[in-house]
Amino acid sequence: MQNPKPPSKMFLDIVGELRTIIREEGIKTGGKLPSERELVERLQAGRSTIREALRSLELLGLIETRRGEGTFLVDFQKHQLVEVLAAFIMQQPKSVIDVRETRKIHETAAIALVCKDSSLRSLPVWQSLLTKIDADGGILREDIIREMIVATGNRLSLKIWFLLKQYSKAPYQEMTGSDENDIVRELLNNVLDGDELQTLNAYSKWMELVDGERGERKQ
Amino acid sequence: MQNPKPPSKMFLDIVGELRTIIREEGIKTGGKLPSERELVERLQAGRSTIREALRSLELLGLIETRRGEGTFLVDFQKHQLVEVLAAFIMQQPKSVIDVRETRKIHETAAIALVCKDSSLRSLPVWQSLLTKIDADGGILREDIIREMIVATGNRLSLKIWFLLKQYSKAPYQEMTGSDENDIVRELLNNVLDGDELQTLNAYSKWMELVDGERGERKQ
DNA sequence: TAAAAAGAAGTGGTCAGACCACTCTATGGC
DNA sequence: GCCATAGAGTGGTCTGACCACTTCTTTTTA
Repeated sequence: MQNPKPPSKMFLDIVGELRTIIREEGIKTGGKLPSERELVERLQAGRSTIREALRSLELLGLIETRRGEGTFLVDFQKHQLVEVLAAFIMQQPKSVIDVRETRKIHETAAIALVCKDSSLRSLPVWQSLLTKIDADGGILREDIIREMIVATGNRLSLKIWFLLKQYSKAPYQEMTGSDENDIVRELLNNVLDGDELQTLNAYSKWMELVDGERGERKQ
Repeated sequence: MQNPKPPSKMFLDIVGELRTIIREEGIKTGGKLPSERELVERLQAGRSTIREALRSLELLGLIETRRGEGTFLVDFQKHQLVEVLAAFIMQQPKSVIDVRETRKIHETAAIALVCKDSSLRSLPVWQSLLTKIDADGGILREDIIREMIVATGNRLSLKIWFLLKQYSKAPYQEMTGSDENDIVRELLNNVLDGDELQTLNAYSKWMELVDGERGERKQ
């Protein structure tokens, strides 16, 4: 007598049925889903219920809706899932530190991978960055790191890093100073040499400098 | 006169406003959100719109609704949402690799940090895990890694890892086999010794074994 | 008096219908 | 042929209604 009638969330069922429809009709990325009104008939549910399911999938970034046109299956890369999560997580006080640390996790992993892979570290972009520093007297901090992660080809990591960067206090949008340029040059040269240890070393020094400027003295 | 109202997506605004409410009213984990009808008045929107936003957050696992009671803020840990999500995402081929690689980034970083920090690697939990393997003849794969990330204290990384884990094909919910146990023991012993290099080595071997079982031969 | 039953209020779950705003297409006039 | 317009189709939003469930209060009953 517990609950033979568990009030199963109908909108969750709809989500499942939508998946079935997508599979059975072979709807590809960018393809069009049935209209809301058609789904109402096919799934025998009210339009609001259908919409609740669709809106959920939209927030997850799995579908995209365009007024006047329809609802479309979207590329997985764009999912703003992490965005929403980040926004909520950001409300916890302690998490500012976590964000910075997690950001560094992705940065470190990218740097290490680039150093390890000879085809990656021989990319012309590193030399270009060095030239740019000399020419402009500095460089945007995020440009360096971004190129590293882009080079790894891991778009999910890039996406996560991009989000974390926005929540970081570190002034990533600023130009590097003159002291900083020395470290950055060292870092890039180490990449060209394929010296993983020294590169990560330079990265650590760099981050200490950047974080230190802000007077952040946590742990 | 360009676009006084270009972007629709009011339900996304609602999501944002809900976040504000949660922050300003200091609603904690497990706490109750305003009722749907109250939100209708406060946010000046229709109930269906409010519900679309709430349903989205529910699918994300950020809130929980109980009929007759209300809507509650949920703990980050307990989201069962992702099964649906995974089913969708798994239909996209290339991203599977990114998900796995990104998951490993977080795992590697956690392992390295634990090895580096003497107060972390001397935690009693590692010995407990070893004992458990001998007693039960194996251990859940995810238990090992989770303990590692938990130990680092980075809850954001933990959260991301948790999500990625569920996207992964790797059978993390399974018990380790007997061959595997040797590697895991080696890994944990290396942690106790504080040998970062050897620990990461053991981790690599472990992952090769796990991925290999599944016949995944990508890149 | 205390326990049980009935009721009231509040909440989420669902549905139907009505508009609106937008996009696309076909129709018609020039 | 070209372009403007009307229509159909689609998502976006609101309103009101009803149901199912939980909780608390009130009333009835033993």
